[in-house]
Amino acid sequence: MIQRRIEEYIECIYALGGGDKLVHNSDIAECMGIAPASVTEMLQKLSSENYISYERYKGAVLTKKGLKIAEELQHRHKALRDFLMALGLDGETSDKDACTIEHVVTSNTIELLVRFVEFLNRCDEKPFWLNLFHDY
Amino acid sequence: MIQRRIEEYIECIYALGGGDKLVHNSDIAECMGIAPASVTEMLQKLSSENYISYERYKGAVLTKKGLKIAEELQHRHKALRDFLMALGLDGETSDKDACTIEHVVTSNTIELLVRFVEFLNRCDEKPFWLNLFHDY
DNA sequence: CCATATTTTTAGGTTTACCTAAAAAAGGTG
DNA sequence: CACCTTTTTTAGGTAAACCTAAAAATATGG
Repeated sequence: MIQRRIEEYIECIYALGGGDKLVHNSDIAECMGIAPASVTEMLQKLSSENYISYERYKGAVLTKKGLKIAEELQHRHKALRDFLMALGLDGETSDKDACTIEHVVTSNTIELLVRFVEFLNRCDEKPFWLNLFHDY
Repeated sequence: MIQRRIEEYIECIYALGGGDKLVHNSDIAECMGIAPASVTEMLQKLSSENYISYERYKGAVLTKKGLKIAEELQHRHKALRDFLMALGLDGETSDKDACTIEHVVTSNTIELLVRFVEFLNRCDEKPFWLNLFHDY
């Protein structure tokens, strides 16, 4: 089972462009709000588990394995965010909650929410019952 | 900020009846799948932070403070579970995901989902569009 | 009510993920 | 290119939450 913290590093590296170029330790450290020394240590771990390819003093790029996870997480994030926003939650909270939920929820639920949002988008112009709910 | 692990202990104690009677360490240990020695240690912590009242060699009962948290968690759990089930997820997965999400989501989102389920229940007998979705 | 069985606690140890401070490498400029 | 600055790494340390094994307290049955 893949750990939450590892997922968060992968996500952060991806967000900084690590899908196709070197990301510096200092940027990861700043992005995650931790000390650079801690990043070095974790990157060594991520590297040993083949999520990134890591060159000392240079930085990190996601491997195919890491990239796949990053994309899955992004998929989850977007699904959750779109869903919460469709229900009427503000963007900021939707984003924040998507960030935490994405690491703990089963794929079943994610796909259900994806289907739900998709379904909403296929409905007639403005799904009237959703308006009913928003006004409720 | 209250830690996730503490919430899980509170939840477990509550589930074992710790709202109004002593719960034994061994039961908590079994329920959480960890060693009794670890439970002792954590109960001392929970006690020092006033979530439980704890008597050595006897067991733990939730304090008012602990009970309030337990009830809030149960509210969250039920909200999430009802919501996922309303969307058509099976009971087991709904329960499992509710268990993880309840610790990480904002109150905003919880209340939104509560309102959504409430809204569904107020709709005409069978919210047709939900059936549409289920068949989608 | 005492001996045995069970439960709980203590002591000491591990892992994970963080920290600071200092050393080493890399990069930038006169 | 040599000096100075910045970045990265290493070394050593901490806190949280777990573990096992052994000691201490409690509970139970003859």
